[in-house]
Amino acid sequence: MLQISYIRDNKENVLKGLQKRNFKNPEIIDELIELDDQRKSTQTQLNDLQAESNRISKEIGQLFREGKKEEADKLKEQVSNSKDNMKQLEESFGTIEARMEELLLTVPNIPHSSVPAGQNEQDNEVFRAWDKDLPKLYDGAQPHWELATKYNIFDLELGTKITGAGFPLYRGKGAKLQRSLIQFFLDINTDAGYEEIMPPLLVNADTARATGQLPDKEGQMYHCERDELYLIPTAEVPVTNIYRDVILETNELPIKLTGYTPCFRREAGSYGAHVRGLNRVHQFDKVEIVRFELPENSYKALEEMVEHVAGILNKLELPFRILRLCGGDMGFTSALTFDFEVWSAAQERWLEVSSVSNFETFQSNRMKLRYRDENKKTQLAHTLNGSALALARIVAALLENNQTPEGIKIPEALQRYTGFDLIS
RNA sequence: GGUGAGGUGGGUGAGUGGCUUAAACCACCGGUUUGCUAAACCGACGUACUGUAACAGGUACCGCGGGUUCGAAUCCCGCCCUCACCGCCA
Repeated sequence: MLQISYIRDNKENVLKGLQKRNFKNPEIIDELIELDDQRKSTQTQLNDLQAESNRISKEIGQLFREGKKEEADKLKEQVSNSKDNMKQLEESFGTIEARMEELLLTVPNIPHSSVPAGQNEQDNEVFRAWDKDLPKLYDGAQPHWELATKYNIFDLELGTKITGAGFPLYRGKGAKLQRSLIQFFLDINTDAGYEEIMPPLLVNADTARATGQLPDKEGQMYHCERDELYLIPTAEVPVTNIYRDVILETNELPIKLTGYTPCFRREAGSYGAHVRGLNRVHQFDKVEIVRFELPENSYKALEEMVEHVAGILNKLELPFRILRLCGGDMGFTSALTFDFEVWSAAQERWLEVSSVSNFETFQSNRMKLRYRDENKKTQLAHTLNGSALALARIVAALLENNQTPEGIKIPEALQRYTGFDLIS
């Protein structure tokens, strides 16, 4: 959520940024500023009345102590009269604030200056292309969902039986491969200075709101109505919320966290060839990295995170490219996002496996995550996160790209985790 | 799930309707003193909004939300959470 003060001070910039995102209702910026004017004048009036009534109330107390009951009663009447007025002002103040909140929630983050204009994924900029050869498969190579059956490593139909479509069941070497990848990712992340977190997988509404899942993406989350809890769509939600309503000292920053969690996403309405196998599922495993930074350092941190993720993919020997998302394709809360896509050789398409973003103060404003600057004033910190990495599609690409007539080869870096070098 | 006790600033903790501007102590910060450290003393010490050129000033906030009252940390109602014991349980 943007701060109203930021919108006021940078109106032109905000409008330009929204245009880059193809934001459909730029007029609400003017409406917000107008509402803010009303809010201020209402508050000033209200505060004056409250101050007056506080003053008189104190006088009444004084008079009672002195036993001057009659004079006190007179003053009582005086205060009673202004009560209606105050009540009315309070009500309109509340209405104005609620309306502002409602509008502010619909305004997306302002894109960074490097974000290209564009409508959709077609317009994303290839930030780093894959400049080596793409793997060539032998005749008879298969997409991962067929390999799954051939080697009995995961079973979508069993998942469907137990739960429903999109809940894969991994078994044997497939299950071990999952566990190995998780451990491999966590080890790399902690070696790079990220503290490992194992958070709750269900969160309350306050938490979901702070990172922007509510109300923007309400339909995306599974919801336990009886207990009013949500299943997390990503570790970003519980991990980032560790610092909700916290004021940090400057020297506590940066904070680097990593966490493995299963992720649950309803992905309503997506069926078809594009989403076969592990390409899009309702439950998948992901290791996330999250950072809290001083504003002046956050873009350097973003670069570091991009290099970090690229390093992991290199270790797995997977062909990948990096995209800089255009204004139209970027997430609601992000100021700059790099997507990582790995090459899926049997499907002959790129699969998104990581998304690394700087949210600047968009999340921290909603979360009230602040730090004290050198003048002891509180400032919003910057938040960033990225997948390092999301498993299901990595697995899909690994299985497809590494298949040979003898079986599926495990990348060398992973072998000490799996304990085997071939799935056959 | 049942019963009971609680929730006050960074921490401990006082406060049963107005002399509270939330006491006191501790911690942190600034200063005085000092060769240095410590101690002692003095001062400042929350968040948000508002306001100002900047100060000043104003309002709200004592778990959260309502209510009573001229006036609520204090009284009333609802909810949340913590702790203890009981029940259930990996």
